[in-house]
Amino acid sequence: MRMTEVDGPVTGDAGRAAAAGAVLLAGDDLWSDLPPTARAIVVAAIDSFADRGFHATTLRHIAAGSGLSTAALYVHFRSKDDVLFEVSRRGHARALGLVRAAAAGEPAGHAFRTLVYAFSRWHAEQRTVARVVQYEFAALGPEHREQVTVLRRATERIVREVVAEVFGGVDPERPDVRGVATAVLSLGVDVARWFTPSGPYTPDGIGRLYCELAERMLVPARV
Amino acid sequence: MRMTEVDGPVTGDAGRAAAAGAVLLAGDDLWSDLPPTARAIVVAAIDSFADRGFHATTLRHIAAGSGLSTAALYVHFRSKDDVLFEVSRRGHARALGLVRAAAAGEPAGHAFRTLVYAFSRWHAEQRTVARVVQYEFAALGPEHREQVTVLRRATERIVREVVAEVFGGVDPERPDVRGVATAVLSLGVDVARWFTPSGPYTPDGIGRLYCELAERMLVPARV
DNA sequence: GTCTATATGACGATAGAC
DNA sequence: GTCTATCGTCATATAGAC
Repeated sequence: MRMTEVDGPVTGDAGRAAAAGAVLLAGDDLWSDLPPTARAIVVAAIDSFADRGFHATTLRHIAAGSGLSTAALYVHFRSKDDVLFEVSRRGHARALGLVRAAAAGEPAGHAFRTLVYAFSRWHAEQRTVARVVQYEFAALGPEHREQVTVLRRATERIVREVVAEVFGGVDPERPDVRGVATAVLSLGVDVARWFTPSGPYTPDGIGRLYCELAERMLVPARV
Repeated sequence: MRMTEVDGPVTGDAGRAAAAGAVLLAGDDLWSDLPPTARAIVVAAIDSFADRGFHATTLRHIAAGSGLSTAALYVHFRSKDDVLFEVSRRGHARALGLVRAAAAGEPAGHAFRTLVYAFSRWHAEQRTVARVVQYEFAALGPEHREQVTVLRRATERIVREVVAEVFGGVDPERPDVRGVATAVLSLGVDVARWFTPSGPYTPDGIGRLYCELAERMLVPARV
C-alpha cells in the first residue's frame, strides 16, 4: 500500500485538502541521498530513539539494528549526538517544508485545511521520525538545538500567518490567531505521541479529522 | 499569587467553566502526606525527570537536588524506578480525579467545558509533574506501566462519555465522539510539552482558550 | 570500512561506620 | 537515617589488525 493515498472521497473542503495534502506527502524518504550504511545507521537510530528515547538508546542498540559493531558507527558519524542532530535537522526541515508548501495554496481557507491535514498526517505516518523531532529536542546539544529552533520558529510563524489570512489579513500576533495556531500545531505534534498503526485511525483519517475540527475553531474572537 | 485563582471574568459559559475548574484545582499538592525527606527526593526527582527525562537523570542529580547522598536515597526508595512510579502513579491519579470530578457536573455542556478547562490548566500549572506523567510513561517497568495504564484508560473513557452525553447520549465509541475526545485530551497533554510560565499564556488563559476551542468542535458528524 | 579488544569514566546500587 | 567508600556493570569512544 502506498502511504500517500487518500482513503476517502475527495469531494468537499476536507476532501480537497486531503488530496492536496497527499501530494505534499508523496515519496517521503528523508534519507535517500545517504550512502547505504549511513542510511542503515540512521534508520536503526530512529527506531531506537523513538522507542526508548535518545538517552536510553545505547550505541549497541544502534549497532545491532544496523548490523554493525559499535566501532564501525564512528566511520559514519562522529558521535551519538551527531546522529540525533542529523535526524532532528532533516525531520524539522521536512515538517517546515510541508507547512510552507501547504501555506502557498489559495485561497487561505484551503491553505489552512491542507496545512492541518498534511501536518497531522505526517506525524502519524512518520511517527518515529516525528517523535524524535518533537520529543528529543531537549536532548540536542546547545548549538544543535539552536539551529533546529530556527526551523521550529519558522514553522510556527507560517501557521500564524495562514490563520491570520483566513481571518481576513489581521495581525498574526493577535491572541485569537495565536491561539488557533498553537492548537493546530499542538494537535498535530501530539499525534506522534499516541498514534499507532494498530489503532482505530489511519493517517489519512487523522488528517481529515483534525482538518475538520481545526476548521470549526476558525471563529475570530470578539476583540 | 495563589495558583488557583481565575484571571478573567466568570460570566459566560467559559467563565463558569473556569470558576468550576479552579475549584477542582485548588490546593494541588500531591505530596503533602509524604515525610519531609521523601518529599524532597520526589520533588528533586520530578524537576530532573521533567528537565532531562528519566533516563538522563542520575541518582547523583536527585541526591544533589534533595541535599542527600546517593546512598541515603535508598532508605526512602528501593530504586530509581520506584521514584518514577510514585510520581507517575500519583500524577495519573490526579489527572483522572480532575476529569472525573468535572464529568460529574450538570448539564453535560458545563461538564465538558469544565473538564477541558481543568485538564488543560493542570498540564500548564503542574507541567513538571505532567511531563513525567505523559512523557516518561514508556520508561516505567512493565508491571508499573500496566497499573498506570488502567488510570489512563479510565480517563479516556470518561472523556468519551462526557462528549457522548453532550451529543445527546449517543454511543461513546462513535467515531465523531472518539475524535473530539482524542483531540481535547491531546490538546491538554501537549500543553505540558510547550508551556512555559515565561510565555504569553497563563494557565487560566490556556484553560479558557481550549475550553472555547473545544466547544466549537462540538458539532456531531453526519453519521 | 569493518572487526576485536580495550581505555576511561559514570552509572545504579551496596557495605559498613557513625 | 546519613555518610564515605566502593563494587560490578555498562556506557561512549578509541587503537590497531585485517
